[in-house]
Amino acid sequence: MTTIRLHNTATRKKEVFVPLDPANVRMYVCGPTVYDRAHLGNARPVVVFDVLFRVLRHVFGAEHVTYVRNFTDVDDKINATAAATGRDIRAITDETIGWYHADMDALGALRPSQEPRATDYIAQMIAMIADLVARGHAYAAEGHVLFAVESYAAYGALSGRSIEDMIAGARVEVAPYKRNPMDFVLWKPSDDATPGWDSPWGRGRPGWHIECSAMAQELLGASFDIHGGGIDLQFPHHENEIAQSACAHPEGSFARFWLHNEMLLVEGKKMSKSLGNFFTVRDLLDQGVSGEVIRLVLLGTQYGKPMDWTDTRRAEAEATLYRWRGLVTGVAPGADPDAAMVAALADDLNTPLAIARLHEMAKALGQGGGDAACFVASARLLGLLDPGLAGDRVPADVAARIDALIAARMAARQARDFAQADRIRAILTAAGVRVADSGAAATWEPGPDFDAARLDLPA
RNA sequence: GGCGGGUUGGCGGAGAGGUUACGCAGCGGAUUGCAAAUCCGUGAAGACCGGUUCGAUUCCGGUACCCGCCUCCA
Repeated sequence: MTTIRLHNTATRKKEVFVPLDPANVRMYVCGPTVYDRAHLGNARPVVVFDVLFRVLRHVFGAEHVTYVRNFTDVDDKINATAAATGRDIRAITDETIGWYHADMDALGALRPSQEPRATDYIAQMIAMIADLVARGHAYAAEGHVLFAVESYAAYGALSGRSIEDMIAGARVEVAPYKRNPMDFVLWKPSDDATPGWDSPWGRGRPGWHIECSAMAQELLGASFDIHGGGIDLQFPHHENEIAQSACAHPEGSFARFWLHNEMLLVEGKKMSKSLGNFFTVRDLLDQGVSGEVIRLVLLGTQYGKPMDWTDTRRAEAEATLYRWRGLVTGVAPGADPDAAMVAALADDLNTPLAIARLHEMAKALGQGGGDAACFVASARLLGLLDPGLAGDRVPADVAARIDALIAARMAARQARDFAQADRIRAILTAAGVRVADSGAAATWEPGPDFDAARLDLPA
């Protein structure tokens, strides 16, 4: 069996991954707060952990892996959006979840095994909070319930900082009812205009971190294998999750492996909501950048390193996929992916090395050798060269018109009327259609700047 | 200030204490009505200063610079 090694943030080391139960490998990844379109930075963990999901399925069997990714549909940002627009909260979150699915599907990400919504687990959150209070790890104060960080000796272990260090940073919310400035909210009161649920502490709503602890416990148990997310969640989100879960379920180990992807940069700066330097996955798709291209670019950097999105890389990925698809038209995937590529992925998801291996295989194919079926199977393990990702960006009637122009041009070429052939090419090129001659045949595909409207220019 | 990550050829980006990464771009060639694609060949690196070693880009220490977290964030 393939040996998987993963860099565990909790130990800061690369460790051999041995699941608690090989018949049920369990992974939890923090999903989106659903109040807006996913930006490209949000897409990185989705694609990264999708690859891990695929690798785990490959190694342990598809039916032996459970992947949970939550939707946070209770949050003050959502409340703010609702208040600002007058729209119903459920309508906002339902719509946003629909967008999220559509956009992540376009990136070729498999749907997780389960996608729980926080609002369906309020009862479990309240139960966990009550349990933490009973165990002396949390206390109620002025309608709030707070987690007492000093009650958990290992607090700060994940992010490598002590409570004293954190307080020295001193940018925590000052609240008189906190016993320690680092204590964080498990439950907070809601006024009449704010969504709330009845609880032993009055009508209120959960704090940010408790949902993941409650849902992971409910769906994966007190001990599971992998917890993933962006490195910016390491503190405080994951630190707090650990504190809650470890104290509520001391019998369990919570997540054994913590995996964190580094940030996505734009012009060298982190893409983030607060900086406002973000664009959405939908923006790119609407510009004609296929989800598969986005995916290949995202996988071009190992997940543990920051990656810069650039237009150059987008163009390179486009050219690469064009060539690869041309090599394997009509080829069905073989039974097994390339061993060297699997080894690269098993070594802490070294996707750049895996892609390099694909390049080598493609080169062999271009030279007339190689194993096309194995190449396709290998690419599929990365979620690439999937028929569903090819993208039909050209409506059938437009495609028919292009086909007619291609045929007319072919006729002109065969009549050696090259002036006419070039005129037709110019029309197609102007509309962003790439035309490629190969002997007696010609193929075409929409380029990134494809615009059907310009096909109507006079010949 | 505390904690963490990084610095590889023109660009992107890996592995390995000693032997070609890989891709893009460039250059030379093949092919081509034109163009694209494709194929062949090819130059180019390891921030800086020390140390360990027969030998370091790879290990250790220091310096500089960059980035992230400590506040909603993937």
